[in-house]
Amino acid sequence: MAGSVNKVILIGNLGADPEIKRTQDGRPIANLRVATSETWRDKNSGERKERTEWHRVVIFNEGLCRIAEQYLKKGAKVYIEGQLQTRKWTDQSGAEKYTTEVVLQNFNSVLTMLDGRSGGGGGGGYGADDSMGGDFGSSGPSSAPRRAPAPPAGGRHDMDDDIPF
Amino acid sequence: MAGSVNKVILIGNLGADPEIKRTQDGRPIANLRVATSETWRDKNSGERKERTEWHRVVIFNEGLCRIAEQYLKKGAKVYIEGQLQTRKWTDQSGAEKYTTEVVLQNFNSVLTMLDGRSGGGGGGGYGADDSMGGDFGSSGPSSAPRRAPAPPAGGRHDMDDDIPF
Amino acid sequence: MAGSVNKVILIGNLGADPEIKRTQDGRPIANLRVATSETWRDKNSGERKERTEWHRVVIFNEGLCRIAEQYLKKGAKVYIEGQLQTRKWTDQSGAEKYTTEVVLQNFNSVLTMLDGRSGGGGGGGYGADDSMGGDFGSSGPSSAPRRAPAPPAGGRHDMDDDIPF
Amino acid sequence: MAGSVNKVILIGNLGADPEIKRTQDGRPIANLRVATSETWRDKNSGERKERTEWHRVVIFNEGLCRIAEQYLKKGAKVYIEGQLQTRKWTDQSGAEKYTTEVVLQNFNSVLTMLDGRSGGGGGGGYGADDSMGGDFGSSGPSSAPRRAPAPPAGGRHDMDDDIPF
DNA sequence: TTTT
DNA sequence: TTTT
Repeated sequence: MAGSVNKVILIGNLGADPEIKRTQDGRPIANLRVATSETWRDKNSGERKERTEWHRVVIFNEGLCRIAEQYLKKGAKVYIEGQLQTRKWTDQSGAEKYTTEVVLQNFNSVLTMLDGRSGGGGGGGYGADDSMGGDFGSSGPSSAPRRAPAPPAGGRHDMDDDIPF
Repeated sequence: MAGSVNKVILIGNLGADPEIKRTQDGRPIANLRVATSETWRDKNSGERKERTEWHRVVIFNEGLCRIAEQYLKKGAKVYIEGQLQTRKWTDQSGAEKYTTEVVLQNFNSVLTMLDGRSGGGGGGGYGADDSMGGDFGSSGPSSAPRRAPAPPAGGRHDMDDDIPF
Repeated sequence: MAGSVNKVILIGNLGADPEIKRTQDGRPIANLRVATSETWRDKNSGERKERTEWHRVVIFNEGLCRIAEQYLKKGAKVYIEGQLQTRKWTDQSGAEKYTTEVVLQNFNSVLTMLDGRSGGGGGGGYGADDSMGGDFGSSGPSSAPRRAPAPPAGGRHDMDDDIPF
Repeated sequence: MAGSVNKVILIGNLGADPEIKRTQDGRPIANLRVATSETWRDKNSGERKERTEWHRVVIFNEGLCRIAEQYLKKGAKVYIEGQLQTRKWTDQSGAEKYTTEVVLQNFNSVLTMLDGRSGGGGGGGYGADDSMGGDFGSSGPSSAPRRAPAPPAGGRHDMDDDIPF
C-alpha cells in the first residue's frame, strides 16, 4: 500500500528463557514470551489492580537471535521494536487458528537488554546495562565521519563523559 | 511488573467502514480493520513483492469512537497509537480461540485521520488532514509558563474541534 | 495543521539529579538531563566507538514532576515519551538563542523509571522496576466489556500507586 | 551507557522544498523543514488555539536523500523516524550556538511520503502514498520460513522500487 | 477488506 | 516556512 507503518514497541520481562530453533537451512529463529503489565487503582473500590499482557515475540534476524540466545534469560527486561504479524495455522484436529506475533525481522527491528539479570537459571555473563544495539546483522550506527567536515564547527559530539555510566 | 511499555503505532488504511456497537450501559465500541503493507523487490527474481497485514483495532474511548463513527470510512488513511491485547473466547463449537487486537482505551491512545477521503460510500464531511487528537474524554489544566503560545498541559487537545466534545 | 505527530521516545540515564523549580503560581517544573548513547565498531579500524547525546527534558505535568522529584536521581535509567519544542530566549548579552527540549506536558507524555538505582547521592526509596505511568493528573476508567477475563477492565492508569497522587 | 533509545517520530508538512548539499567527497545531505502543529480550544476563552513547531531534519542516508530530492516538495506530508542530535557551532561573530536536529542516518531511520501533493512549484512525479522505506544503503538476507509471503528478513525494503537502489 |  |  505504501505510506504505511507497522510498529510495536515493548518494554517488558521475559517469562521464560528464549527458545531457539533452526530452519532446515540452518538459520536461527528465537521465540520470546514477553510480559508487559499495567497497574492502577480502581476508581470505586480503591483497590490496586494489575493487568499483565503476554506477547509472542519472534526473531528472524540472525544477529538478534544470537543476542537472545547468549544474553537473555527468564526475567530479563528488554526493549523491543518489531512489527505485528498474524499467521494462520492448523492444529492437530484440523482447526484453523490464528496467532499474532511481534516479529523482529526487518532493518528497523531492535532488541535491547535493559538490565543485566541472569534470570531463572543461567549464569549471567553479559554485564548489566551493556548495550546490544539493534540489528547486528548490518552495519550499525556507522560512525559520523561527515559530521566534522561540512556542518559549522566541530562535529556534533556533545560528549560529557565525566559521568560514569 | 512495571517499568513496562506496550505500544503499537500504525499508519494504514481502513478495509471497511468502522463498525460501532454499544455496551448494555450505552458506551460505544468501534471496530476498525486496518491494513498496512510493505513492498520490496525480490533479491533473486527481481520481482516486486507485496505483503499486507490486517489489524483489528478496537476503540473503547468514547471520544475516539465518535470520531471513528463520524469521519472514518472505508479507505481512509489513519495514524493509530494503541496497545496490544489478546483475548480468549470460545466459538460455537466450544473451541478456544485467541484474538489479538490493537486497543485504544488509555490516556495515551491516538487516532488521527491522515487524509480526507470519503472512502467507499459515504459522503466525507470531515476535511482532509484534520487532526483528531487523542482521548477526548478528559483533560486537566496547568500551563507552560515559558512557552510563549502553548497548549494547556495535561490537555488532550491535539484536535481541531469545531467538533462538539 | 492537523494530522500531525510530534513524539520523542528516549531511554537513557540522568546525568544529574532532577532540578525542580516552581512557577509564580506554584506549579512545579522539572528539568532533567538525559544521556543516550550508542556504541559501534568502526568499519575500518575495528575500534569500539561511542557517541553520547545529551537531552534536555522539561516536565510541566504536575504528577510527573512529583515522580521526578521523589524518585529520580542522577544515574537513574528512564523511559520518556514527550514532544519536541524549541524556544527562543535572549542571553545576558542580548544575543538570541534557541533551545530545543523534550517536553512532557500533554496527555500522552510518559515517564517511567526502568531501574531502582538510588543514583549519585540520595537514598533511593522507590523500588526497582516500579512503573510510574504517565499523566497522573487525569484518569477516568472505562471498561473492556468484551475482554473475556473480567479482571482486566479498562483502567488508564499504567501506574503503580501506593504513591499518593 | 547502553540499553539506550533515541527516537523521534514526526508526521508533518514540509515548509519548503528540501535543500540538498554535497560533502566534498560527494555524499548528499538533505535538509528538511518540517512543521507539526496541534490545535485546541482554550479552556477559558473557548477560542481555538494553534501551536506550530518547526523541526530541522537532516538526512545523511544516501537513499533517503535521493527520495527527498526527487519526490518531496514544499507542502508534502511526511512520516519521519530519526534521532535527536545537538551540534555546536560558532557564528560569524564568534558566538557559540547549539542546534538540535532530527537526524536520519542509522539503519532504523524512516522517511515516508504520506500524500502525493506536488507542493508549491514543482511537478509532482512520485505517486500519492508511495512508500519510501528506510535506509536503503544495506541489507542482508535470511528468510521467514513460516510466513507464507514474507519480505526478506534483514532487508530494508519497505519500499516501492521502480526506483533503482 | 484497504492502499499503490 | 507547512498544514487546517
